[in-house]
Amino acid sequence: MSSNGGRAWQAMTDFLRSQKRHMIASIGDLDMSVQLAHALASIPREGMTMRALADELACDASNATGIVDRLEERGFTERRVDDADRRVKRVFLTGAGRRMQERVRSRFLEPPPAIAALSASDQRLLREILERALAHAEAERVEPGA
Amino acid sequence: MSSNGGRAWQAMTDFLRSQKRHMIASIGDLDMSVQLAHALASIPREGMTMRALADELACDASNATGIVDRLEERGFTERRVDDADRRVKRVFLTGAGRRMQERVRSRFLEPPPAIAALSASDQRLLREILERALAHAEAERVEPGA
DNA sequence: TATTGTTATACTCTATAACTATA
DNA sequence: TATAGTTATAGAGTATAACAATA
Repeated sequence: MSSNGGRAWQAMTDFLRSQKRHMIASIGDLDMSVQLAHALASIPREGMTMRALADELACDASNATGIVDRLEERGFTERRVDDADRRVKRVFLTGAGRRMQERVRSRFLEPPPAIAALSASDQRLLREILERALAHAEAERVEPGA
Repeated sequence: MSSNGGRAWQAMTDFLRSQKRHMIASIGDLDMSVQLAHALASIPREGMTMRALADELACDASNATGIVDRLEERGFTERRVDDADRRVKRVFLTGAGRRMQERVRSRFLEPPPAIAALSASDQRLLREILERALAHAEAERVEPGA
């Protein structure tokens, strides 16, 4: 028999795949792909370097270049060279970018019907357990060799 | 303040994104993309129509054509025209396809470290709650207008 | 007419390799 | 030499529209 952890993991990936339509529909009127919306949602108000964005999105640096190019085309971000290290470029949100980020983040908080249909205690437990799992994932990233 | 459901949903998508590297690594030696592996894992032993596969993957029929083309190139599937309705093609696993499907399915059951690090009761609860959510998602698909 | 599946086309997403500029 | 970022290139993944075959 499979472990609870393994089956929980499979159920999570299965569930996310079943919600593909919900995810696309939730931002459907914003003229953005899900990936672009996630990237936009990841950029902090203080800006971040291209390198940090690529790490955050777990993608190649050349991919991050293309993503930020598309955000820039839409007027949501701008790049500025770092004064201290002129190799580095930081990505900042424009005014339109900040407004779109707020809309995207609120859309990402809209739970699909299959989550809303869970009992109140299931919803609370699910949130608590997933936040613990997220904390473990975060800890791994900080100290990958521990 | 946001609802538990909304935060649970956001934690789930955040967690899945944090596990992108794990998902790619888990099937890294099988010479398949994650999407192709999921498609292969979805095909039952009795075969399924192209239309049913497109529905299962929540993608356009033309996309399903390309996916099955790539599975066929690798020798994992074959198409056969349905005798009863000659418009329909069913996709079947070959011997190699069945063997690869077993390998892929077992890889998908390997939980990432951040799940394995949860307590035994958290892992069990997570599995139980996600399976209930999956049941709700399944019910929606059967009766979308209820 | 409606449905199944494919083809033609185009755009996004993604990575590898080669390159520029800077450190 | 090493790092940050871009460009060139190529392939996978995706959808829309037009099409052929069949119902």
